[in-house]
Amino acid sequence: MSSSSAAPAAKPPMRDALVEAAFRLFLERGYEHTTVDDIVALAGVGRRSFFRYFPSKEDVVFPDHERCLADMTAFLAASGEEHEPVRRVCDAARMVLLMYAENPTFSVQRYRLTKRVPGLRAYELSVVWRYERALAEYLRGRFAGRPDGTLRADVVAAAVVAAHNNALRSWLRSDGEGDAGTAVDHALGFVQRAFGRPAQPPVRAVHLLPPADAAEGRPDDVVVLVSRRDTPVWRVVQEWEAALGRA
Amino acid sequence: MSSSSAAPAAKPPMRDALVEAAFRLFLERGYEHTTVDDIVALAGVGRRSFFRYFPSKEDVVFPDHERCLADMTAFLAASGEEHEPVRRVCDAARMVLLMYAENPTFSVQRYRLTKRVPGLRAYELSVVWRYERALAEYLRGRFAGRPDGTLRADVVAAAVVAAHNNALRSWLRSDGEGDAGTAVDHALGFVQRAFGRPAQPPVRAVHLLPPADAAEGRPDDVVVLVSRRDTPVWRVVQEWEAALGRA
DNA sequence: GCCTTCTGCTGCACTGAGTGTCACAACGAC
DNA sequence: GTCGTTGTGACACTCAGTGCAGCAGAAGGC
Repeated sequence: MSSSSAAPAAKPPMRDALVEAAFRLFLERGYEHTTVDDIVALAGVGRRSFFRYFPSKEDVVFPDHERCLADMTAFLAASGEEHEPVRRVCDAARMVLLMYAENPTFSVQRYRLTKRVPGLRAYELSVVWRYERALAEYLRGRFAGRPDGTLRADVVAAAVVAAHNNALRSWLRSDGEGDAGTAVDHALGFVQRAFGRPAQPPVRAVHLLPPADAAEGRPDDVVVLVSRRDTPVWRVVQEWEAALGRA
Repeated sequence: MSSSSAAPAAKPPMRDALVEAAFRLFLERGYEHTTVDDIVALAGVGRRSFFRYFPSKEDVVFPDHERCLADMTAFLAASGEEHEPVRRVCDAARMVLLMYAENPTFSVQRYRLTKRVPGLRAYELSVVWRYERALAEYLRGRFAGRPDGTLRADVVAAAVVAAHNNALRSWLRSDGEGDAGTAVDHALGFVQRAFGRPAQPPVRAVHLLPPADAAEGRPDDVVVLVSRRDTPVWRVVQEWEAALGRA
């Protein structure tokens, strides 16, 4: 499909042949009932060559994550101070989705495989963990100096990964139907709303009223306290107590 | 040390002997340079018995996680509707800390081991993942019906685990000095403030500003706090601090 | 043309984790 | 005593992963 002329990177076809042969056998007789010898026999190459391209049998299932992780790391490293940190890691997470969306049928097949085989699930966890660490390291740098900088960085990174995977998996479960991008945007928006409070927020939260209780009834139950921002806390408490009539 | 009389559960000492022998060798010559044959030779048992007690070589490094996971699952299963969900999973996460704190020196040794050996790191990830899934499954049940129920469940579970591990690891890095409980409470408090808004929150709105005339003044200077009358004072202070971005 | 060197591939032997199977000993029930 | 059960050990086997040596072919100097 792509242009075959003027390709700058002449990638070894053996690697692709191994992936091809491996997935054919995995889908046919299962991952655990396929040996590396079976794969290399089908691909017509030597057994030693397999481990030249893939450090382990699991790696052949995730042939493109190494590149994607490198891309994400480069993306984050190239970020400047002008980017809002949480938004930035959300954008970085979207790169993973793009990789999955590049080849939907392959991604769906791999998803079914990893769902069934415990060993592959474990391997996938270590892959996801490396993405999460990349996000967390970036955030740690951006949150350096804040009171709970590393804590916030780790939690936000974990939340972003969880949200991304939630949307990604539901897309994979639906066999790649529907728009994955929209689902991931929605999920990441959820995280951004939870954590994306800027350091010095120009505009704050939206006002919510108790929906049910207030409707049916007694406005006396609601207290509204207006104060200047720089009011000390003890004054706020004092005013609060006074408003309740507790003096 | 413990009472030897009237012990209801007569646990096989062989399991403990294997853990003992394994860690002695792991610390002496490293995890990867210790074979299962070495372990069983030191413990004076047959090789086959090792795999009777531990499904894999990695399992001997985490001998008590299976029990802890079962305890956590039971704890969550026994939870009623009266418990606030996010608080409940935070309490569940604290059970893991308790297990680590039961035997600090062992936990610190294991931490150093898992930090160095990639294979053990990967295995630990799969253990942590099972905890996270237990929390997420519970939250999915509690959030069922909410618009983004499963998304919120997954994200909160990931955030709780990340916060817990952040505090736990910094405690382990300090060789088990200091109070781990306080650190974990602080970390989990961070997550609870981010997500713990209950379904019928005692404090509804936090911080807002006049929408129209915001342009001319400095809206940030004014804080409006709306709350139910019966809200405890400490919650008000908490929300006040949070609204000011002091977390 | 020939000869080097380097690179990528193959075959082979080896280690070590994990499994299936059978045999054997200790134990309690009857 | 004989049964069945349970825990244990010994052996053989599969298969992932590694180290090493050899070999073909391409690139380059002469």
